[in-house]
Amino acid sequence: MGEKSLQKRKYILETARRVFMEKGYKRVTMKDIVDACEISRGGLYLYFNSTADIFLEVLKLESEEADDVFSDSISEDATAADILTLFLKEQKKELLRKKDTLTQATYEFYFENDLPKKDNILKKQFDSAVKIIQMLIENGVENGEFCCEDCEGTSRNIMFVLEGLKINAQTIGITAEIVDREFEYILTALGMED
Amino acid sequence: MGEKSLQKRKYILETARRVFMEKGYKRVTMKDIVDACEISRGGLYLYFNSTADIFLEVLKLESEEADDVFSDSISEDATAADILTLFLKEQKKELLRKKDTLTQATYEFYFENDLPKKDNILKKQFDSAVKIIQMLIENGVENGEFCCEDCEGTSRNIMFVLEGLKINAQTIGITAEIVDREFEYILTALGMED
Amino acid sequence: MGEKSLQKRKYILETARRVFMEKGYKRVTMKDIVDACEISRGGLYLYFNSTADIFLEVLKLESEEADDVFSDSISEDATAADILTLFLKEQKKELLRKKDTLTQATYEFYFENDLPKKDNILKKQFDSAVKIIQMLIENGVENGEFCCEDCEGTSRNIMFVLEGLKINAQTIGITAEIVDREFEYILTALGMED
Amino acid sequence: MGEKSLQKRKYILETARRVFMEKGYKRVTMKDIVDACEISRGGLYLYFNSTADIFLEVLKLESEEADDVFSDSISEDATAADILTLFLKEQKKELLRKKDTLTQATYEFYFENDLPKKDNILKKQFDSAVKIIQMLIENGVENGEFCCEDCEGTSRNIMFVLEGLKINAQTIGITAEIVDREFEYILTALGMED
DNA sequence: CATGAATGAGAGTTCATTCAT
DNA sequence: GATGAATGAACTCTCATTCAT
Repeated sequence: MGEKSLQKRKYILETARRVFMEKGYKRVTMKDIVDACEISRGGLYLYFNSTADIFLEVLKLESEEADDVFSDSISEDATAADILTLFLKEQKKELLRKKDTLTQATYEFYFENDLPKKDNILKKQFDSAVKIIQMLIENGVENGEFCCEDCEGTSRNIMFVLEGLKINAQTIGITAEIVDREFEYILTALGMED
Repeated sequence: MGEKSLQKRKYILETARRVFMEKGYKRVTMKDIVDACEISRGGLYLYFNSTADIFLEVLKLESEEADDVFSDSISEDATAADILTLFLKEQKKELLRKKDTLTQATYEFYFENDLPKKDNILKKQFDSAVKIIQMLIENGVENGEFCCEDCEGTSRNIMFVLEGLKINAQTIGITAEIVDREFEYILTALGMED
Repeated sequence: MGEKSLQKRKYILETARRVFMEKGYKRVTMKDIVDACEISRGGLYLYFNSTADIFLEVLKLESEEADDVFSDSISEDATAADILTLFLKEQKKELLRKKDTLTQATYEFYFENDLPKKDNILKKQFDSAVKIIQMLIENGVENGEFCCEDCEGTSRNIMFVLEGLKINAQTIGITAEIVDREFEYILTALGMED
Repeated sequence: MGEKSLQKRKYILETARRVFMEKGYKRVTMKDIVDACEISRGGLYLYFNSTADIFLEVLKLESEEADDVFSDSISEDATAADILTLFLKEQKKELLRKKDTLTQATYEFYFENDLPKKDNILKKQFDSAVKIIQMLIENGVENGEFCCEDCEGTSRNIMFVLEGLKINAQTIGITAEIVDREFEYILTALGMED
């Protein structure tokens, strides 16, 4: 595949990404993507064979970018509390966006495709996030910023709460107040008061 | 609608419920339900107009039963700790079942049907569960069973963790160990050690 | 399937039969049959799932009718020579029709569907025809109508020649003269002169 | 067309020939040939406009080679019986190969393309084969090897039997025994016993 | 009330063919 | 000459929905 093809491939993935954000995963058809990309029916099949195929690639791109974002925020010389606060702020933004998020599409995708146990991007992201938060907390404890007896447990707890907020955001809906309240509870447990 | 019709209606809902448990929400077609019920295509339309229609009714039945179950466990004269433990045990069972649950179908349904804000069964269930747990914890605190500074916050935290576990169970998969670990973390925070 | 459905099924098969005679097997699409039957796309699928499905049924009907024809000509009290002559006359008619025959479609069908060894209608027809001709010849020999040393061999030879004529009729084309010449050769070998 | 082009053209035809042997005629697409030749889509169109175009050329090459083979076997100084036996042996090999033969593809091609009456390669091959066999038999009769009253009729009969065997090989399937039996019948009629 | 045959819109997919490079 | 990306027509198949009986 030449240079040009690679660009088109990327263009399709980016366009498809927007479609998935709008409509979720299951409701998206090859035709939807064809229309959004303004290419021909057959043209799309030169690059991808199914919506599953496309979505998986979108997810890969997404997770690469996610990694970048993470490392960005960490590279700065900030206190653990700063970083955690920043992280939660980002999460809040994401949570309140609801649409314009791949969250719903991702869930639908994993519902449908009975877990590719190995190579499960979602799981990797979850586990890696737990570890990063754990490190962060441990760091904060050493610096006397946080007080916490079970850092690993706490970081897992935080991640599950985030997951809970995420799914509720997509189903019953959440407000900024709800998010704030949960985050405050977490920070309070860490001995932070704002 | 006559007595007979009501029975048929109920029969359809019960059968459809099983279909939704097996296949989720989106993959289920009117034909699937017709086949499972062994009735005629047209017959089904006499009672329901769409799978959305049917699923909503299934959900209503479900929530009624859920209330019953709750009141059952509470009616017994047990300590708060007992009841909470029992409740978590039930939740664990449900979490590990994965299939044979309406969880996935419910999520899919709410993804699709842009939140009927009012009359949102899922929200009611969540809020009511938070309240019950809160009462339970407050009770336990009074009895000296638990120690907890922010009972409402804690009960919300518990429910969000449960939601997080639920969605993870359906997407990346969870094990009994993972559930146990989270529940222990929660109980430890309440001052319970096992 | 009700009485009416059975009639429609038969109607489809008869119509499809004409389509296969016109276009062969491979060139026929479900749409062709839908159009010829003047029914809806989905309607056809209520009865048959593929052109292969339909063609197989057409073939079954055909072979049943073929059996009938055979028994008809035999039931009359005619000499072996009469019957053989009649049989060859029928074959000639069939051979010269070219179109308006399922021959080509049948060949194409068997090319495509790597022989259902068991239940192979074509094979059964061939073998049964060999036997009938053999009986006929043996009968003729007893009556002094024919002279033949290897009745089985001769009847097989006749059938293979017929097959050869059939395929040539569909590929390079044959004329009445060619058929006559072959049939005369066969009859001469049997000691018949006309 | 330059020297180089001619070579490429030949390369394509040889490669396509293998494809047709594997898949028959109708199932072969331009893409199949492009892939097998490992050339570009557009490249193929510089030489041929359709699979029909290509197959016709393959057939021409084939028939030229066929002539060569024939003359080879005749050039040797062997008795008529030897040559006939050799010829039948070759035919048997060909018949039992089934796949790895252009037979099926050729039939399919002639089914589809309503006989180019003039310039019909298949017909020429058939007629020429009849003549050669006739010469052979006449030769054998003169030498006292064969006894035969109607040499032309017999040779035609042989060719039609061969055609019959060929089409049966491709449809209902044949075995070595069946071929042997037919050939013995033919040879016995010629007064040869083995 | 109940049936199930029938409809037609629409999704997925493949391929011959073209054309800018 | 040669490439291969792009097009769009055509085919298969599925379903929600209707309607005569």
